[in-house]
Amino acid sequence: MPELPEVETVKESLKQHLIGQKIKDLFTPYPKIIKANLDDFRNRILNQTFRDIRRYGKYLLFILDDYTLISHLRMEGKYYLRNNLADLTKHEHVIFELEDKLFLSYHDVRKFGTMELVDKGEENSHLDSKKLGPEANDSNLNIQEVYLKIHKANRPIKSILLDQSVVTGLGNIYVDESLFLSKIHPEQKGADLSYAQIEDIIRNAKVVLDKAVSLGGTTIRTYQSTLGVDGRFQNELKVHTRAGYNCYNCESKILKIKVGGRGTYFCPTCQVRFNND
DNA sequence: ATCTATGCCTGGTGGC
DNA sequence: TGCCACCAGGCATAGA
Repeated sequence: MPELPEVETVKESLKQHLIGQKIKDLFTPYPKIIKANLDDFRNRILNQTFRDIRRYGKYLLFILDDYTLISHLRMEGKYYLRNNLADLTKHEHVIFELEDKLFLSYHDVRKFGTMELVDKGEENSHLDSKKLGPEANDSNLNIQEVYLKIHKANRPIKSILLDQSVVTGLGNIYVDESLFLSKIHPEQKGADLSYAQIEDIIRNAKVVLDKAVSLGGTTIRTYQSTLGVDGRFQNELKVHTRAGYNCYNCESKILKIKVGGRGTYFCPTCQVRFNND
């Protein structure tokens, strides 16, 4: 599932091809991806040119002349560039016709992804309305603020880190990896954690995210970045997807449990739950 | 105010 | 082989 490193990878590869391209037409075989009135969306986006592509957390921001297209890939959304409409496959739901027989196509088997169009300059306030926290790999992240949010919460640290209003950019893969590096049990309550432990978790989250970005993200299950390029971080995973295999730090076998409804991998020896009563 | 449950979706998998 | 129940899960929303 695309998390911060995967979305960053998509952004960078799309930038190579889209900047300066004008949207000549729009096809929507499955319009529910677009979270607004379709006619209005279409009327506004036609003849707009891609000027820049940015990212905040897991959101992609396509900066056009007068609008910003905000795209979330959710579970398995991906963008393809095609040279022929005849090449389209079953799950391509929104297709932008560009110039020179080039098409930008949004592919999403589960149809969970979303697109919204806002006036240019409104993207920040639009994202503000989603109450997103700071990016988990932001070197200027205010640790004190994050500490206060985590320390007052009486839910598992795994659930807190998946909550994008605390920090944004982490998903199921990188939360598991960050907690392993921090030697914290995923079910440990936020309120149990000290300032130093939370600082350590945030530091490790940045280490994991930065390395994943540098390797083009993680390819497991169905994720591939644009143009069918695989990421390489899956070779670096310490716990995620490794249920039943030996921990790299000790002899224990990695376990898989459910935390807050999410499949969660951890080492029962390295990540011991502590009692803080 | 916090936290949990549900719905959105389809392909893959395992049981029979 | 075919059928079917179940699972994967980010986020918005409803409910406790």
